Amino acid sequence: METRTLETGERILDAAERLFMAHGYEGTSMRQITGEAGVNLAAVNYHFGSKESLMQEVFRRRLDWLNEERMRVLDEMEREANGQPLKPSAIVDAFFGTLLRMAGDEKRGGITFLRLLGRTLTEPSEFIRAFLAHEYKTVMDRYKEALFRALPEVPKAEIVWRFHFMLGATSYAIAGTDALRLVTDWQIEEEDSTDRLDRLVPRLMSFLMGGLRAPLPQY
Amino acid sequence: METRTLETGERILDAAERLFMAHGYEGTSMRQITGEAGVNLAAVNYHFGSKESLMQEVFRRRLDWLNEERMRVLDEMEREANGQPLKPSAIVDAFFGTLLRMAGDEKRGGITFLRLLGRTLTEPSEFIRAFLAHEYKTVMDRYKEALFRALPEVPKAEIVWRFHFMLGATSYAIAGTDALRLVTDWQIEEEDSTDRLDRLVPRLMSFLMGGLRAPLPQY
DNA sequence: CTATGATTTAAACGAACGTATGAATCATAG
DNA sequence: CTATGATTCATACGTTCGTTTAAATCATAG
Repeated sequence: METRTLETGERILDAAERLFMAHGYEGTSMRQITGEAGVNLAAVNYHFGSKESLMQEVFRRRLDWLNEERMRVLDEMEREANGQPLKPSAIVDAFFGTLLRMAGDEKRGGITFLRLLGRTLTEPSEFIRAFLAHEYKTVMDRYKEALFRALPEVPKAEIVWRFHFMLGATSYAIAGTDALRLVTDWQIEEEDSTDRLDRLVPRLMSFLMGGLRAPLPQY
Repeated sequence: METRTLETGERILDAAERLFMAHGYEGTSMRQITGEAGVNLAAVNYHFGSKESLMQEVFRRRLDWLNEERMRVLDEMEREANGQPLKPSAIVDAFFGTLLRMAGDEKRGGITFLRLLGRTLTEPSEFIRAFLAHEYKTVMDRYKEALFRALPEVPKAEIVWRFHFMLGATSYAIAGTDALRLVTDWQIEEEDSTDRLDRLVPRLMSFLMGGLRAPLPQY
């Protein structure tokens, strides 16, 4: 008898996370998932009810922690600021930096979940978008408010747009670590993959802050 | 007998473009496509051979023009510059601005194709990525070289990363015009949809240039 | 007109899909 | 030990998938 260190449910979630990341939701079958997890085909429906519920649980397992952490960091920063507006760079780091630093934390899903998240934000499935919207709403509103206060001279609509652009740049930074290598055909010879991740955070952060602080467009 | 203004092949391409945009490649069936196009189920395999070939043709129809236009604009700018390096903003506008201005050109696919492209760049399907890589390689190399020359003081690796970030921001700007509205839950009350598109180009361009010119990160 | 090749059509193919079922097996409490 | 509920198992259900086939229809040249 083999030593089964992980519960069936966890094994399924891990396999589903990796396969959804690699092939998308529609492109991944229940038989692939249960095959990779080493469990019976019926196990998904027994433990999660359906494929849709499984997908939601894959996200909830990671997003609950991430968004609580984002809230916790923002709470602490605002407490220390004593009512003063926060620095924009601190807000951006709390939101995007917290996300990116998940990539180094293997027990929180690591790079696999981040890639899944990055590509899911542009995916079409209605129920996934609705689920993410609900899951994200509270934390998103808090961060938008913080940015409004931190940048009082910038029109709110402009801030929302730039927040959106930042999401896109970050999503690509994660999801495209290998996806867009084909398209861009770059070689970054001098760095191994762990090095690349460590340097990605400051690199991306510089870019995001540059974009956020850019002169307003004149129409 | 009805007046059929469009050929069968064109009708299929139009339907496939819209449906792939709305539901993704795996999420769209041949029966949906032929149903919306008002043609027989077998027509796709007769005219295009397979679903994969159809997808490639959907992209080729638009990308051929786009990338030729990008080349043409860059050629003309370099001719006028007489060997001098180009302005980074001119290069960025030639690459991303040309793309965005497709959105207003309905006979080039308009906003539908741009959304499809934006979401496909983060999609997983192996054959699509390989196809896009081949389709994009030449124009990508030309623009990278132009940026290297325009920004001689910036390390090439940094330029490539920032080009990548710019792609992500642009992709989200397009694909997420309604996709991420759920997540961000914004209201931009003062603008209708045509207005929004007109203002998107300068808005995004400001953001991209701010990110591209941002101070280099110190490690 | 007739002949010929291109196109469209209805129907079917085998394969893969998500899900459901009932029996077998397991863990645990009494 | 036995009893009970949780879990795993092999198997099958009904649908839908992309693709193929052969006959029907169309367009056009001689």
